[in-house]
Amino acid sequence: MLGFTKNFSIIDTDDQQKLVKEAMKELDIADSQFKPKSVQNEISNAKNKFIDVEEYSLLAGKEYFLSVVARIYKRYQEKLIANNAMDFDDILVNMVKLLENNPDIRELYRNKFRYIMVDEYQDTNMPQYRAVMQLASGNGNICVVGDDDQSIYSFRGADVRIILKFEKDFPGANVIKLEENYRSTKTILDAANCVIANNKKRKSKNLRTEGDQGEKIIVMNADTSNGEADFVGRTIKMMADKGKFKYSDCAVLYRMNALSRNIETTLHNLGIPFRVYGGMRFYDRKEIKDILAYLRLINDPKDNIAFERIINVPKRGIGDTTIEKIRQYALADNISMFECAMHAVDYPELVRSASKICSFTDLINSMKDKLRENELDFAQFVDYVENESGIIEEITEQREKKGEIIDRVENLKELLSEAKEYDKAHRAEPVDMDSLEIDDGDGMPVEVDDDFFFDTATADTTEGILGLYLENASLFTEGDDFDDSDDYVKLMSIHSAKGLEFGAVFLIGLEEGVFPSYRSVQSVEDTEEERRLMYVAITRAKKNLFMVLARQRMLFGQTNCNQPSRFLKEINPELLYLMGSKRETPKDVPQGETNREKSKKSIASAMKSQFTKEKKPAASREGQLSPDDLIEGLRVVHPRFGEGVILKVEPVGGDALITVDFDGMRKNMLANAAGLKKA
DNA sequence: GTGAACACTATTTTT
DNA sequence: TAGTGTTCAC
Repeated sequence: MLGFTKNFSIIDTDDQQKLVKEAMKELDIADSQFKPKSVQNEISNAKNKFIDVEEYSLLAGKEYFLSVVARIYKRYQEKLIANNAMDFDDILVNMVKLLENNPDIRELYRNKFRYIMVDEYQDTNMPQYRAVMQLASGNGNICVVGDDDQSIYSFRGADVRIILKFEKDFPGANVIKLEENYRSTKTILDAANCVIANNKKRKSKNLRTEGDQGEKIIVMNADTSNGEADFVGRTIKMMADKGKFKYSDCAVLYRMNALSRNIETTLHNLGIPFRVYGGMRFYDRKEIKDILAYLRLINDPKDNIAFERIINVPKRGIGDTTIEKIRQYALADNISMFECAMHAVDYPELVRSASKICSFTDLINSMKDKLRENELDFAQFVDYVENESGIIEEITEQREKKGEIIDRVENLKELLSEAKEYDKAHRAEPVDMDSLEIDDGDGMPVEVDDDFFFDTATADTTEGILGLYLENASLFTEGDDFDDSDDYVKLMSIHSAKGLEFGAVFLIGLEEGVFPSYRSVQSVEDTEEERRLMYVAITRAKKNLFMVLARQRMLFGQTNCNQPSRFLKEINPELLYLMGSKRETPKDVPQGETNREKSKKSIASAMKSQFTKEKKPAASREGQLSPDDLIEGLRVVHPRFGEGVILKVEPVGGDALITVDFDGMRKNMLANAAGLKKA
């Protein structure tokens, strides 16, 4: 119906790009002129708008770029079919096609899912929307939850208008506004409201809470990105030591994954346990993808993508030219590359490397035999593949030779333990008759079992389990398994933090160009999306929020001095407690566009004037006063400012914010970092 | 076919 | 900066 067999594979963004590149090469299109990435983007956008190859080339007409993309799109799609593979967009689009074009299938699922609930509906894209419409328009038993202020996925096709027109799609829908918030303190909500109020395009709404006012939001203006990390690390440690928060209550959130590195190093040095979510995913790692490719090829010899990935991994002396020839022959004879490789001796141009090639196909075939013997459980089989393939050996050698820091063997072991669990969860008793029959009305009984819907499918052989595993492998993410039994700080992008909440949240990198990202400030729409992202970020915090920025930041190999994020200036200063170094006016600031933000001027200058000139705390901690010792009126000595009197003490996160008068000069500081001694 | 040395360049967010 | 692509000697 769609041109795929049941065991189609799902390719990830990496493989997708490889296919695009291949297609371009075959069509003799230089990738210097057309960047594979933008082509890939263009194709993805087209798919999300349900524009297929034919329609696309019609629409492209004579327009140069589009017509070239049209050719690549066509070839790319052919390659997908040849590989029996779908990309991420196809999974959704094809599902919709299936539902829209086949009344029997639609009925089947409508019967299956009588009541539909969609969460985060504001981040629905077109294919998802159409799928929902197909399933729900029968009986109208649908409930969606969403917040247009939290729409942050427009870059992948999410369309806020979908949630806004829900009432039109389902007339008579009952709309319930949920404006009372049970998560955050009043201060945090107020700050979030301040920010989001600056967006023009939104349904008006104001979060409120019956809860406490809570503590002020601490804004830390650090000198450098290292200072930023230092502040975050020390504050977390201090809060944990005081018992105010467990490590697992703390999260560090950032706009770009690249920002996590500094924090990781610092947390590591301070001995604070942490875990990074997102970024380079477990399943994106080379060694993991290699092993998965072995498994895929064993499972399905037609998987050319897997074949090409591993035919020379580890090195077998089979180079690009040989692979290219195999590809050509396979294409010409309409067989898979693996099949072609098996008969390498029959192809004149492959004879020379035939022995190498065949030792590879023999290896795969012997692995397949091993699998069929069914003597190993899934984990044992993966272990066998890891060793037999020679990948473990190669990695170990490389590690010794290059002195690599990351332990990639460790990752492979991790894969084993995952395989073990997968086996446990999906191994069936030999007989499994737990399926039900549904008559779809056309007299064709369709067999469906619950397992099919809920990933509880089971198999009684290791081969079967492998098949099940691979069906989902490209969709796995490690981020799902929040393990609250272990106590560690969580690091993740704001996008991944959506829907989660933490006692204490550190937002880092709050500078123009970082957040909002420099790519977004050109257009109003994008800037508003960044603002929604900030809104999401702020509202992740339950009790304490720390907003951190660095005057100087090393990013992408360059040191930049950026202005504080415009979003900071949008927050009522009364909600903030400012600390850190005063911003000097650097000569090398790229663009000062935000300086003259009209109405925000007073707030901005209020904020600036409160930045103190405090430097990093002195190393000596001897005789230092702890926050508990500090009381108003106490005379203290500061390492840099000398003698002063404490005017105000405000407990915050196990530490205390204090205001000290040094001979008429007032300074705000965090007690623990200030290094105060008794006068 | 391999690996080292060098040059180049693109830097958001994710299923 | 780091990851990728190119060139060259073996």
